[in-house]
Amino acid sequence: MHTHLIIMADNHPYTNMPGSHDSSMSNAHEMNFEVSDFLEFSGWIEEDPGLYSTPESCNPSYTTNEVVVNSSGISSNLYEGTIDRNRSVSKEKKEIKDKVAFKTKSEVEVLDDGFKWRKYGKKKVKNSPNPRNYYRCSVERCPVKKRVERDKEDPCYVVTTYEGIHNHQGPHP
DNA sequence: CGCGTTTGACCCGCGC
DNA sequence: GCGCGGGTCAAACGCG
Repeated sequence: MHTHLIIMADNHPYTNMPGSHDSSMSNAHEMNFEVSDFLEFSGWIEEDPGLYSTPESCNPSYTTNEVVVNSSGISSNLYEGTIDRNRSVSKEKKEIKDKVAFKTKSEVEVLDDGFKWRKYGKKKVKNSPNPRNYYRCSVERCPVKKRVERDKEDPCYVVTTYEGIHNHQGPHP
């Protein structure tokens, strides 16, 4: 079960975006993705949240009608380091990238996005009554993580944030 | 038994 | 240094 999404994310400055000019921008604005499609999507488009309230009725269990990702909510750099046995993180961090969040109107928090996830943590978020859940892709050595939390001031929305790129296709090794 | 979840402890960075 | 917030670990537990 998938739902259509209109995804806009920024993480890279405008200048780095694929086709940072009007034509491709507007095209991008009209693109629809399946969740799993998006996970493989490597381009980034700056967005104006106001533009994407596109009620899109999908299957009854959930519908996605808005995507919210912006520079204020998400930091633009993601780093990965190696962790040794003592839990200390090596100094040489290298930049990976791809971090995207989107908001989904949904009763269920974990949408089936085509990958298998294993939960590894849960935290209370300050100023929010709702906890945040942390998931990792089940595939061995796949670095992808996601976190899911219910929107603090609109509990019918769920905010999902993905980070990293799958080093494999689909849920199976 | 194998794999996923739960949950408190732990780590780390940051601001004071 | 200390406390806080966010992120992760891992032992215990649950379930097919």
